[in-house]
Amino acid sequence: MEKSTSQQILDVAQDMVRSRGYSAFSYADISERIGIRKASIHYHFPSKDELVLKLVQYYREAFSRSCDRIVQSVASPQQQLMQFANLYRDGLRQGQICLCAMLTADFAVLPQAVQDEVQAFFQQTEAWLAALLQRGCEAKVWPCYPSPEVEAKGLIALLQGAQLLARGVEDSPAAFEQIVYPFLASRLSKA
Amino acid sequence: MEKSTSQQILDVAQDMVRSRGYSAFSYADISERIGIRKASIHYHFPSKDELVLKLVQYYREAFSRSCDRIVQSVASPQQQLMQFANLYRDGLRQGQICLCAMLTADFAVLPQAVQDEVQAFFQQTEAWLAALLQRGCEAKVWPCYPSPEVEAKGLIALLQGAQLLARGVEDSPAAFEQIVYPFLASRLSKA
DNA sequence: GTCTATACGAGGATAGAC
DNA sequence: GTCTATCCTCGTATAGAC
Repeated sequence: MEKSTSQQILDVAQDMVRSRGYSAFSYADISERIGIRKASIHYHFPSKDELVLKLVQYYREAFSRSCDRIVQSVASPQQQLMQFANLYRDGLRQGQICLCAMLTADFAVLPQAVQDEVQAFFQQTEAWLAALLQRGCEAKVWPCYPSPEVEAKGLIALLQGAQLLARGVEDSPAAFEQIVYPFLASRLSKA
Repeated sequence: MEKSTSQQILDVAQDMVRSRGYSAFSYADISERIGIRKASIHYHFPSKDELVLKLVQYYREAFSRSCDRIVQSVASPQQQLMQFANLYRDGLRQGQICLCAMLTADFAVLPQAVQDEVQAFFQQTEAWLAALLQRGCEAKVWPCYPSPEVEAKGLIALLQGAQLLARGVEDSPAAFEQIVYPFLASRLSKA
């Protein structure tokens, strides 16, 4: 079964926003990559703002499913935390930053609805990660810090900052690991 | 004494890139803000790329001077580290991200010369921070980690990620502190 | 659903007068 | 140094034929 045109548009658009940012991609870029005219894209997504809004909603759901898959596995909390970090690392293989991380840079020029959706993404991801940290604390696999929520925010900041920093280098995934793993280790080595 | 036009242009441009990013600011924006015609800006900076290149060079020097000021103070290593972190916090008062942090998001669309300058900024900043971490280790005010260089990269990633994350919130500087300070504390509390 | 054609403004840049 | 005038391209978006 073929992918629908609107799905192709979303895929290409996501790829472009995650590598270049919101302001630096256009309908013309998408049109070239999927072999369709600019005007046809407007049939599926009347305006760029609506396209990007759908993009973030779609991304949030997909990311959420990835997190669910991690939780539902039989892996230890340590392994789950590692898997979570590797979600970020793996995007780097194609120079892809977390969509919402990229959009925090473009935040000032985003329409309100997109800003809200980006904020919702972070709230959701922080809550998920805080819950994981809490489980690890209860299972005594790592120390209990005063606030899993704050801890989660910090880890997400680290992961996103590391993604952005690592892009300048030849082997980005390796650079990412070099930055992130020591930080994780210091929180996980008390197993 | 009045500020020169080219200095005004640089100031406004820096402000705009730090809040909106590379792709989302234009000569027209600058022209409006300083009350001059678009064409006149081209007299001082023939192309946008040259303007941004100067911008990053200028920023790197200014940031370097800020770091020197911290080093040359009589403050303890802990205080110096805090002052360094607060350089990032203070920009947030006007919604300003570190120029080079912002440009890592736009990295894929930057001209090579600007990419190189951004990389040089990080190399320089990492070296400076690694040296500070090393001094603190030698002075026994915090534990000696295997690699001050890697440690420095991680802290910079955290600071930049925290800057970007904090922007979505009402009180950004407070949100930044909430994320960053606990991480610093865990590395400084061994005083 | 996709096309052609087109409108309209924005963005970067240059020429030449003052 | 700054202006007006202008050029050209790109980006978003719409109308209407197929």
